[in-house]
Amino acid sequence: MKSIVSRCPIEEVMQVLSGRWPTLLIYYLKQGTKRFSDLRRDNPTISHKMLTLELRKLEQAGIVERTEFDGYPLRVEYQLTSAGHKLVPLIDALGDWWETTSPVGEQPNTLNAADTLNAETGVSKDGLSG
Amino acid sequence: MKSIVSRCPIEEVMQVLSGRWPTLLIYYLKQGTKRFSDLRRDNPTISHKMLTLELRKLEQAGIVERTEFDGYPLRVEYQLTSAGHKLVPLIDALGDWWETTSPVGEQPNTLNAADTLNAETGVSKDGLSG
DNA sequence: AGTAAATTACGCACTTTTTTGTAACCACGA
DNA sequence: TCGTGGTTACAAAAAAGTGCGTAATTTACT
Repeated sequence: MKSIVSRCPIEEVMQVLSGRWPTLLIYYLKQGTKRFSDLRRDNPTISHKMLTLELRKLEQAGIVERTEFDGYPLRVEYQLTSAGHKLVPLIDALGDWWETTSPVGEQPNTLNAADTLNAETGVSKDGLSG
Repeated sequence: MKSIVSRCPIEEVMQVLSGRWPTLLIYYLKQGTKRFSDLRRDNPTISHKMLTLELRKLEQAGIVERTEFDGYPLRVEYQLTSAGHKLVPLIDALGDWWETTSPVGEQPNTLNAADTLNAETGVSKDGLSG
């Protein structure tokens, strides 16, 4: 497992939160305690392996707590730590920024990706602005 | 170029901010206008390909503005948009959370190492120790 | 004076590295 | 045999690194 080496706190958080899953998992975990299989149901496209990997990472970052119960079949529960809970509003703020402030996030409907494709065909936007 | 398709604002921002470079570039750009070569100097380990790619992504996300000047050698300047500037405190908040709230971020490595040995709960620092 | 080289910000093709997916296996009791 | 949560080995895919080419002008050298 890769260790965090960077001295810059922003670089370090991003090392944990980067990628598709961390924020999604946090999102689902803020609803309460979840089991491994719950999280897979919440997000059907994550692979078995990825889920364990991401949960481990979140655990090591002190965002998620893992509780293992004796008995069979094996039962494991995941929940946000208090630090993890404090992280939630910060992530929400990013989502909010995207929706309300970012010019990309506000796009009303499906024409988001399509026109950027046209725009990159060679016509620079520099000439238009002014 | 991959388009953003997800409906979830958090997923979408993370698609833009994920990885090593986006937040770093934003960090340097908040200091003011930078040229391509400035950003390479600021961060010597990024390859020219990555830098262009990441700048494009930031541009498409409306975080960074690219200005091309005529003349030779070619001159291009990058700066944060107003939306980009509004993003800065949110990213800083994450870094702050890491330092002050996350149990991993506040590793007191400047103190005597003997103390931290006892304080170690379950979080492994493997790789960090010389 | 003539030619070569450097300059800046890339694009493109190719290679290497990293990440992720897939599938099989483990433990055990119902 | 199924189900749970997890590990491992191997394969596929994605991301990133490398090096070359490009533009028009200046500088460097002969």
